[in-house]
Amino acid sequence: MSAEATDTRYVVVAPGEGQVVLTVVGADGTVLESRTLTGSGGTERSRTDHAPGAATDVDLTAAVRELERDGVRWTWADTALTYPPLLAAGVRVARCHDLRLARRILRNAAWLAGTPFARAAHDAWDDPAPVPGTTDGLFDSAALSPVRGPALDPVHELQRQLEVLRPAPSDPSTAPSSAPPQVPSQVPDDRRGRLRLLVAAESAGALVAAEMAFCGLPWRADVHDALLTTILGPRPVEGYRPAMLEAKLDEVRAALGTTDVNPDSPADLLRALRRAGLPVTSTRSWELKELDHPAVAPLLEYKKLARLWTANGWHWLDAWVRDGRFRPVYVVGGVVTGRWASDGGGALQLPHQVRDAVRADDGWSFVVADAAQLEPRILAAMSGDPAMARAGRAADMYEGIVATGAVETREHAKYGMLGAMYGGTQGVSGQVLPQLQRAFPRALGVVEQAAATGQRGGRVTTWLGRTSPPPGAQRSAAQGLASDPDADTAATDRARAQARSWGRFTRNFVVQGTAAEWALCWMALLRGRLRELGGEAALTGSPHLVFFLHDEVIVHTPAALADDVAEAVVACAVEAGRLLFGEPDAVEFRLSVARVTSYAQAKQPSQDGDAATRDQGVEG
DNA sequence: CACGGCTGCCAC
DNA sequence: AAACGTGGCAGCCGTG
Repeated sequence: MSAEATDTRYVVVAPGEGQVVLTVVGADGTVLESRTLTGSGGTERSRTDHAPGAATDVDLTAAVRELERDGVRWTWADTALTYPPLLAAGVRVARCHDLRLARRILRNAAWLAGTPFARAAHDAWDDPAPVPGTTDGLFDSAALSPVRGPALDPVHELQRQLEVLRPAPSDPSTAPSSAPPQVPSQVPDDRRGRLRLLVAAESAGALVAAEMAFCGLPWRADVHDALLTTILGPRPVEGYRPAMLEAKLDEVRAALGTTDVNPDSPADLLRALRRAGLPVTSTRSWELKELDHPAVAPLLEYKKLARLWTANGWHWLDAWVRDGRFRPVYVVGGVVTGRWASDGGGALQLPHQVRDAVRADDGWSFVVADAAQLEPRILAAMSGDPAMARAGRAADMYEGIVATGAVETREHAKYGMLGAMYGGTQGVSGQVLPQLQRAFPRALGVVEQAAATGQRGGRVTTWLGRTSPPPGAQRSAAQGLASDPDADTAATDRARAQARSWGRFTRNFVVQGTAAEWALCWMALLRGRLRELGGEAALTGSPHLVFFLHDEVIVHTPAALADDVAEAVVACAVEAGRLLFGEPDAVEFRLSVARVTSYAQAKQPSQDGDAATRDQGVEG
C-alpha cells in the first residue's frame, strides 16, 4: 500500500464501444504510453452480462496479467464494476486507484477547500456509480452511463486528482521531477500525504470488497437449517408460523386473556398489553423486561424467535446462500464516516445465533481477528494524549484506564469512554465524564472540540482527512428560526436539540471515521501478506479474506497456514498503527485472534457486557 | 398495489 | 449501564 512512491505508474482503464484504451500515466500525471485493445475475433463474449464501465467485448485479462508484473496501479472509474470480471477470469491485481471513491473523498475534503479541484463545477464523476448488472432494455444503464460518454475521461480525472494530491515542490521529500504545474494552494504537504494514504486505503478496500464477494463467506446451509429446526421447529408451510412461535404465542394470548392479538403489530400488541393492565408505552423488549407479568416471558421469547425467523430464517437462506457461500454486497465508503455499508443480506448484522453455520471447508480453518477496544485506542493515538496512550498500551485498555487511577472500575472506564465518544450524558457515562476529562484532557478535548464544531454547524475531519458532511438544510433552517426573536419556544428547543444532535454526530465522526481508516489500512496490509503466503495459488486456493465488520476480519485459510495467517494479522495491526500515527507505537493496537473452524467458536458476547475475561490474542 | 414512514431489533 | 454514535432490514400501516 505504498501510497507515497513517486515512481508509481498508473494504468488507466477506459472502456469504450468495442474497445478498451489502456493509458500509462506517471505519478506526475504525464501520459507515458497508451494502447487500444479491441475485441479480438473468436473470443467475443455475449453482452448479456454487460455492466457499465466493465470491459465487456474486449478481453482485458492478458493485458492485465502482463502489466501487473510491473507493479502498476490500476486506475478505473469503479472497482466494483471492472474488477469482478477480471476475478472471474482468474486475474488479481495488487493495487488500484478507484477514481470515483477518490473523487468523493477529495471533493468533500475540507483540507482542499479553495483549490480549483474543490471549486470546479459538479460533473458526472460526482454522481453515484452506476449499479452493476442493471441492463434491461429501456433502462439500460450502460447506455445511460456517463462513464462511457466522452465527457468522462478517466485519464483527465486521474491527472486532476494527482495534481491536487501532489506534494508541493518545496517539500524536500519530493523527487526533483520536472516542474509540475503549480499548484492549488497552501495545503500543507502533511495533509496531502494523509489524503494520499486515505485514497490508497479506500481503493484497496474496494479490491478487498470485490474479492470477498467473489470468494463468498463459507456457509453450511445444512447446519443453518438444523439450527433453525432446533430453535423454531420444522420449516413451516408458506404462510404459517413455525411451531415454536405458535406455542409461545398461545402462552402470550392466554396470559393476556385475548385470542386474536397480532404480536407482529406494535400498535395491536400495545393495546392488548394495556387492556391487560400493563403500564407500557411501547412494546420494546427492554421496557417489557421491567414488568412482572406472566405474558412477559413468553412474549420476549416470541420476539426473539420471530426475529430469527424473519431476518435469518429459511427465506434468508434461500435468498442469500448458494453453493455453500454467503455473498453479500459490500458498499465501500457507504457510511459517511468511511465505514462500509452493505446492500442486501444483512452482512453487517449477522446474529451470533446463526454464526455456527459459518464453517471452514474441510482441511481449512478460519482466523478470526477483532481489534480490542479499537475506538478508545484510536482516540488515544489521534489526540496524542500521553496518559491515555499509556492506558492504550495495556492488553485491555479499559483496565489500563483503571490503572491510571482515573476511574474505579473497568465498567466505569468502558461506559465513560463510550459516552465520551457517543455524546452520552446520562447515568454512569455522565457521572465519570469529569474524571476522564481531568485525567485525559487532550483526548477528551478532541471529542469535545469536534462536538462543539458540529453544534456550531461546522465540519470536522478524521485523521486522514475524510470530512463530515455539511449540516442538512433542515438543520440550518431550524437554526435560522432559533435566532429569530419571534420564533416560538418549541421551535427554538427543536433547533437546539438538532444542533446538539449534530454535535453528537461530529463528535463520533472523528473517532469512528479514524477507526475505519485504521481498519482499512489493516486489511489492505493483510491482503498483501496473504497474497505472499499463498504464493502462486489462486485466490480461492490460498488464504483469503472472507468477512470484514468494522473492526473484525475473518480469513479462510488452509489449516496448515493458519498459524502464519494469525501472525500476519497481528503484524499488520501493528503496521497499520505505524502507517497512520508514526513509528513510536505510542498506542498498541491489540487484537483477539482465534483459530477456529466455526465462526461461533470465536468470541461470544457475554451476558454481563463485555467480558474482561476474553483472551487477548497471540501477540501476548 | 407501490411507496415511504415508523417501530423494533440486529451488528459494530 | 442506559436509551448516547453509525448502519440494515422485516413487517406493519397509512397514503396516493
